[in-house]
Amino acid sequence: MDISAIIIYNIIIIITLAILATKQSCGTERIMTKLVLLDSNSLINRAYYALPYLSNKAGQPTGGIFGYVNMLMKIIEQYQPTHIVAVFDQKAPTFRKTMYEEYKANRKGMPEDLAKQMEPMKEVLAAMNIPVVALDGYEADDIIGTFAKRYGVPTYIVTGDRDSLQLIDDTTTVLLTKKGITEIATYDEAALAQEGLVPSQIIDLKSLMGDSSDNIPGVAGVGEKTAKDLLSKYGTLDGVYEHIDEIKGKLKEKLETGKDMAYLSYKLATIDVNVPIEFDLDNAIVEPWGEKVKEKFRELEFFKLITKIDQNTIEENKTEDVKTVECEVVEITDEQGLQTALDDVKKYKTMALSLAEEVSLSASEHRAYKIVVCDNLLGEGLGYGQLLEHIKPYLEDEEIKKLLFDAKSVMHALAYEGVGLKNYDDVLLKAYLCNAIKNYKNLSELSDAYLAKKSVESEDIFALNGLLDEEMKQKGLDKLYKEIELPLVEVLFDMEEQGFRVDRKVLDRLNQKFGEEIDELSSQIISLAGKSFNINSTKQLASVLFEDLGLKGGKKTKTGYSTNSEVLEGLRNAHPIIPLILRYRELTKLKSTYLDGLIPLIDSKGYVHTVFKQTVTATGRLSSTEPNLQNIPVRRPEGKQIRKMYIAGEGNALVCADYSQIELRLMAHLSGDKTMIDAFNNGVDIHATTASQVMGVPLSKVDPDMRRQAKAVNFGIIYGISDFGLSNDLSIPVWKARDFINKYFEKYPKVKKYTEDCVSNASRDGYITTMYGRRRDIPELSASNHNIRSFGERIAMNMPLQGSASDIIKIAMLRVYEALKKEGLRAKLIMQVHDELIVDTPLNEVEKVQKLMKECMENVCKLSVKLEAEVGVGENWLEAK
DNA sequence: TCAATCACG
DNA sequence: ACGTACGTGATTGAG
Repeated sequence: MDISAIIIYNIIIIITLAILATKQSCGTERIMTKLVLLDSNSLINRAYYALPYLSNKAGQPTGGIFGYVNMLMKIIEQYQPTHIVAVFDQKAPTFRKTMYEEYKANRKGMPEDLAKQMEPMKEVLAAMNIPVVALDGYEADDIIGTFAKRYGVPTYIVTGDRDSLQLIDDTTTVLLTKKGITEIATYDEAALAQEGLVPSQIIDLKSLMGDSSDNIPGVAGVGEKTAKDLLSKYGTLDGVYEHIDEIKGKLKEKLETGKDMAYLSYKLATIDVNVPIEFDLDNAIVEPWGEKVKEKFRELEFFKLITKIDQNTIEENKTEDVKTVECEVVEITDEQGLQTALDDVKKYKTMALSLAEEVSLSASEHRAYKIVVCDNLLGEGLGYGQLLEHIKPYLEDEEIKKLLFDAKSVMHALAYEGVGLKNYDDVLLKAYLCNAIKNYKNLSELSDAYLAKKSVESEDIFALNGLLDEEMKQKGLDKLYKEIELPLVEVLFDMEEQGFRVDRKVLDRLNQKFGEEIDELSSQIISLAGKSFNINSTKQLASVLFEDLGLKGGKKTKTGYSTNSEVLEGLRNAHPIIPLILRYRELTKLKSTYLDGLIPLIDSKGYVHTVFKQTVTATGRLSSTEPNLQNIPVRRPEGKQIRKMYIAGEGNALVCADYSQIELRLMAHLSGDKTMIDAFNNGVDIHATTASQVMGVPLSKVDPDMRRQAKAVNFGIIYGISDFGLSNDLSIPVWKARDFINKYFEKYPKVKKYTEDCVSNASRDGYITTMYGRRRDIPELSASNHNIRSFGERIAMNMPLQGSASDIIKIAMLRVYEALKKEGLRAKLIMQVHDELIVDTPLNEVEKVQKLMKECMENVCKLSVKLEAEVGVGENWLEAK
């Protein structure tokens, strides 16, 4: 083959490919019409009966509309129609309706609560730009049939009525709602054939068996089975009567008597596909739902559906943004390049910055500067220090807004180089407030979720920031962000940087002491067991206890026998090895986690610097890591020793203040229960009071065990009470726990009401909020699994308490931080443990700080019960508490 | 990486 | 009939 031949050959291939490509693109770009016809009366009717009674605050019943809209959203999601028409029956009498009245009187009028929903339903559809079609003298069925046959486009009829199955053909599919409205069965010719029928036979079938819901009489005494049998033999109604002589006995009689009825039914069941109605299909083109729809939903209080629309919008935006925003990426390797970037920043007064794997900076979403950072002097690019030196004035400039992901960690990175940070926004924090149950670990995860792209260029932060601002506004979170969470970043940063001083001597002494005892215990355990094994391995331990030693262990299982302390405690007296194991467990836990684990985290000055996570918990609490200083032991004597290691700074004391019963107080306030409010305002022992109330004895007769039980009930209330949970905790029968709960709710009726309201509101909305508007979605509430749903209910009861308490202590932290600063004190806030704050305080400031903390904490907000904070001072954490 | 355990509020 | 208390993080062993 010579060269020209090769060229020609290649040209041919290219041309062929080009033609194929053109065809391909034509094929995919031509929009396939997909028409959805909604049998609206049928659907809203089904929805009305399928759902419990729903109404909005104004008393407008909404159940039917809710079900209809829900189903519509499902259809849109699943079938992505290009056109939708909502068809309604018209009130005016029709030929078929007149006949109804003649032959069947059992048609109940539409219930008033349903009738009241028809107009609003049409308004909702109008807001969705879905045309509402109805015609005097015709039923929805007829119009639907006419449209289905007229346009010849792929058509989906959505209905709860089997009547419409007769309309099925090669372009028409029927989506039949089942079991209320939650499920949809798809019927096409094949699906119908499975039932042994062709579409036209639906009419024959109905004329024989009738349909009480549609008031079609049929032949008396002929049901579905007989009717199907007949049709399988004779094909049609006419066929049946043509061969009437072949039929014997009672059935023949019935058919003969019912012949008129059968033919009348045939007319009734036949859908008119030639309705004289003008309709331009272009009017039915699907349009995205806008603010109008949301407004309607707000009116009807379909908050869950608003969230759903927003999520869909966000998803749509994903692809749009990827396509529409064009971004130029400029690589920066020297100071001159950096200067052009900073000129941009100066111009836009904004700077998005990402310090992840790559350093990326942008001033608008149209241009990102990727900065090549070199870690040695020889490499090409800017040095890290050199870079920050140049950016520093902009980072510290109050006038320039910095857009960041995880501002606190950026702040640490900058502080390390002596650079400050002013005027920043944090997209991670915003994303957390919008969706507290998600955990975005880095910028690419977040941009993947919102923008459907994984690149981590800083310009993405602009788009994210915009979307999140909008979402926060819609979810009412802007104030929480601006006034609590964002300002808290600096406070937490400062606490982390400050650190908590550790007494190394105490640590080493304890480590030695625990180590010696552990050694002794382990050798005793091994000798009692009669063989060497790893006591830390639950698997091996279980086998030693329950097989070798033959202890009656079957108590608990999951992936084997449980050996947790609850089980072991129950076996304490069963074998001398058990108490040793319990002691071993206790000491190894303390040693490995709180002593050995701590050592590598202590800095050169003897301080540990925890990292507070502001965006991980679902309730709004902080969490603490590396080390976790929020779970330092305190309950048992050995643990208390560990607490002694945490000490005040040189020449300082620790001032510690904790809220007393904040969650129960919030329950009293939020529920408005008089008895509980009074109890708190009279300053009584709340657990003892509860014991006296629930057990019906005078306060003076409450013994410690009764108090203990009442305390457990109070905790149960906070956690979202369940009889099983309480019975487990108190080791009492479920019925007794049930009885406690009932008594409790009798004495605190508003608490009962409140918990119920939490659950019903959350079920309605799909989320629940705290006093300050913090929000937690509870998808568990719509689970079909009972356990999961119950879990959702407990979350709904717990979140307003735990979450509001978190809001309150966060505000207290801001106030304490500000007050210390304003008073010019050297004392520093260093710790928060959910309801407790610790300030490392120079001795001469102790008194002031005590007062200041109590003031700040108790006056966060005015509730119907007093917020009380108990303050203590000491040179170590144990003493101060 | 997951399950079990246990430390805290 | 179902089978769990709410919220975290660190360590360990096992797959």
